Formats: sequence, structure tokens, C-alpha cells
Amino acid sequence: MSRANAGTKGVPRADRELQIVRAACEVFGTVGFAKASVAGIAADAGISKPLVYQYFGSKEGLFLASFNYGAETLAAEMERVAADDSVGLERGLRTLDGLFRTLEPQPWLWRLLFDPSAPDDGEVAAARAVYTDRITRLAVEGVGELMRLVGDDDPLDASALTAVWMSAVDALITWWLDHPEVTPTQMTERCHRLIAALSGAALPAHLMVDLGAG
Amino acid sequence: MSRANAGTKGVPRADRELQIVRAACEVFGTVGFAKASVAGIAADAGISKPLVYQYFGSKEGLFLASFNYGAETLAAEMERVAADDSVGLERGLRTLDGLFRTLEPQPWLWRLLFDPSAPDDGEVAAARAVYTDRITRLAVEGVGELMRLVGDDDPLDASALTAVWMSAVDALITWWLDHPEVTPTQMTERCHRLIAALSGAALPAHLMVDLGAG
DNA sequence: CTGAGGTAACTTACTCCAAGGTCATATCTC
DNA sequence: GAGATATGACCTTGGAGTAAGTTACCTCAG
Repeated sequence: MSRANAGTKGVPRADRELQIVRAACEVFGTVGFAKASVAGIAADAGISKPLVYQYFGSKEGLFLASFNYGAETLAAEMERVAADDSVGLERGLRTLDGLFRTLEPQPWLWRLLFDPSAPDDGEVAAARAVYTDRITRLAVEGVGELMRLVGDDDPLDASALTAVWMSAVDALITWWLDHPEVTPTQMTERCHRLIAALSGAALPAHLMVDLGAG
Repeated sequence: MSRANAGTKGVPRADRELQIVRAACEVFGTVGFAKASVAGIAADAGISKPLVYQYFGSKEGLFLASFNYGAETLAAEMERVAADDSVGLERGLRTLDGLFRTLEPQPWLWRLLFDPSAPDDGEVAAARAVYTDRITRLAVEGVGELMRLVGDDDPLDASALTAVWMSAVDALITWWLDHPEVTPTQMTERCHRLIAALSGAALPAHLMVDLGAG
């Protein structure tokens, strides 16, 4: 063959696209949009750069496809949990549990969702807005229930606590990725203990109880 | 004058460096290392690109100087608070209060500290390690006290809670930057309420008390 | 059955550009 | 003149994006 395997009619477009998107998810989610190179992703997927451009149009187009793939996976899982009837911190803990399990085989999807180096205009921004809305809606809802539970009705408090909650989820997942020997189940148990610890520490001394640290 | 103000012996090196570093802090802290352009920073500082290279050697050198400037400011403030005798969440809240006040005139310093697009090797990595150690040490210490308070002695729990705490601080500061009309004092009060809310929500119902949502 | 043309899959070898970095030189003070 | 401050114009490079050509499968007329 004069040229590698040029012209191999081989793989149907849909299959190839999925294969490229999966490779792209891992690269974008690991090094971020800005540092990722299209040529590198093509190499990872085992094909050449122009094929990527033929199928996705641009680096941004490729990112968009990858983002949608990953965001849909995660948003769907969070909505599944939200459909349960748990409230307050219990609901938060179940969401975390679901995320740990979903992310186990493809942890980089999480970083893909919040990539700060991704373009902040055009179609990517629109897609991010869609998924951010979907996900934030769930967080806002959960935090709202919690605030009602404790009698705080300041909307800015709710907004700030939503930010803190989402950030805490991020921190826990990131911490987990740095401790790969920990299983999803152990992580969920850990989250339960941490909540208990925070709660215990905030209590006036005369109300302190052992909320279980084992 | 044939060339703008070339050769103007004008500003002494030390002054010029500070001026450039301050401009660089704002740019690096706002758009991040990767997206920042040296020419742009030079323009912001009112001087030309080669002067930046003459004084700082490279984009990385300029970032290093900016990072040290910003990180020192913040680490010093956190250590100041840590020297007080508060413990547990009270200490956390005082740290937040100190950060809000320090960041009020130059909010971008915060993002500078945790810029994900900064180089992760060489002198920058070394400097980041130094300051990350200094700051993390304080968080670890504070979280350790808190865990002792509630009787959880799992070191991984402490490690994870430290990550969550630092992330929560980040979230609160970021939220604040998006709500510029809120004063540092109001933010500190808000943080008190949020802690109370979390604590209340985690309690078994029979122990629930009004921890004050106003 | 067969082979010519149509089309999808695929690659090599470019162009182009933004941004990092350098060089030679000019002007000021002492 | 020596040395510090300063700049316009240049060089260089990595990576996005493109042009043009190559190979393989499919279909359908004869």
C-alpha cells in the first residue's frame, strides 16, 4: 500500500464518530479544551486529523459533540436520583452516590462538564447553558428544600449555598479521582460521615451528640 | 520624538517591575495564564513587550512573579487568622472574613492562586507547591481540630474534608465576585447562616433547633 | 457476470496565523 | 562614553484548518 490505509472504506461514519468522540472526551476531560490538540485526539482515535474536520468541522465542533455526550450521561443520572423522594442532605448524598458509580468507568467526563478553557461563546456556550441549567435546577431544587426545612428564606443564601454544594460535589469527586483505590460505596459512606462531622461541629456544645463517625 | 518615548530613562526598574506585576496579576487572575498574552499585559501596563522580557525573561517568569505577589498576600492573611485561638467552624468563618476583606480591592488574586492553565512544571510548580503547602497546612490543621472535636479520626476523612473545605471557600469567594454589591461583612454573616442551615438539616428531627436564619 | 462510474472513507502535504521570544538601536542620566 | 531604560521590527513555532488526491465498496447497464 502506498499510503498507510488510505481509502479503507472500513468503518461507517456513525461508528467512527462515536470512536472519535470517546477519544476526545478523555483528552478534553483530562487536559482541557485549550491544551488539547486535534491532531493528538486523531492519533489517539487511530485516524488522521482531516477526518476529524470532515466529521466535526472544527475543534469547537468536536468539543461540542464530546460535551453533549458527557453532559447527557451525567445530567441523566442526576435527574434519575432527583426523581426519588429523598429530601435535604439525604438527597444530596444519593446524588453523590449516583455520580460516583456513573463516573467510575469514565472519570474524565466530570472535568469535561466544567472545563474553564472551553470557548465561552457560540454553540458551545449554548450547549453548556442548556446542561448547566438542567443540573443547576436540580441543585437549586434540593437546596431550596433544605432551606425550607431549616427556615432560611433568603434567596441569596440559597443561591450561595447552591454554589457551595456544587463545588463540594466537585471537590469530593476530584478527591476521589486522586484516591482510585476507594470504591464508590466507601466514598458514599465517607460523605455520610463528613456531613455528620460538620453538623456536630456546628452544634452548641450542650446539644452535641455522637452522630456516628464509623 | 521619532520613537514614542524610547530611551526615556524615566521609571526605575523596581517601580516598573511592580507596575508590570500588578497589571499581570489582574490579567492572569482574570483570563488565566494560557489565555493571557504578554503583549496585552505590556499594553495594559503602558509599556512595550520587550521590556517585559528584559525584566522577567519569559511569560512564565512574569507569571511566577505575579503568583508570588498574590500568593504571599493571601497566605499571610490566612496565617494571621490562624494565629488567633478560634477552633472548628468558627476559625473557618474568621478565615473567610479575612479573605473577603483582603480580596475586596483586588479580587483577581484569588483566581491567580488556583489557575489551572498555569504551567505545571519548573519554577512555577515549585512556587505553587510552596504556597499550596502553606495554605493547605492551615486547612489541614483547622479540619484536624474539627475532626477531633467530633471524634472522627479517619485520616482519609480528614483529607477529603480538607478538600471540601478549600473548595467551599473557593465557591463562596467566586459567588461573592459575582455579587459585587454584597459587602465583606454581609458575606461573613451569610456564611454563618449557611453553616447553621447545613447543621440544622443534618440533625435528626427530634434535636432540631432554630439556629438563627436572620 | 462484469466493469465503469458514483460516492464515502481516508490521508499526505500543505497554508496561515497568533503569540512567544529576540535583535538592533535610540535616548536619557551621570 | 558607560550603562540603564526603552522600543519597532523582526524571527520562530505550534497548532488550527484546507486542498487535493487515493482507495474501497456499491450499483446498475449491458
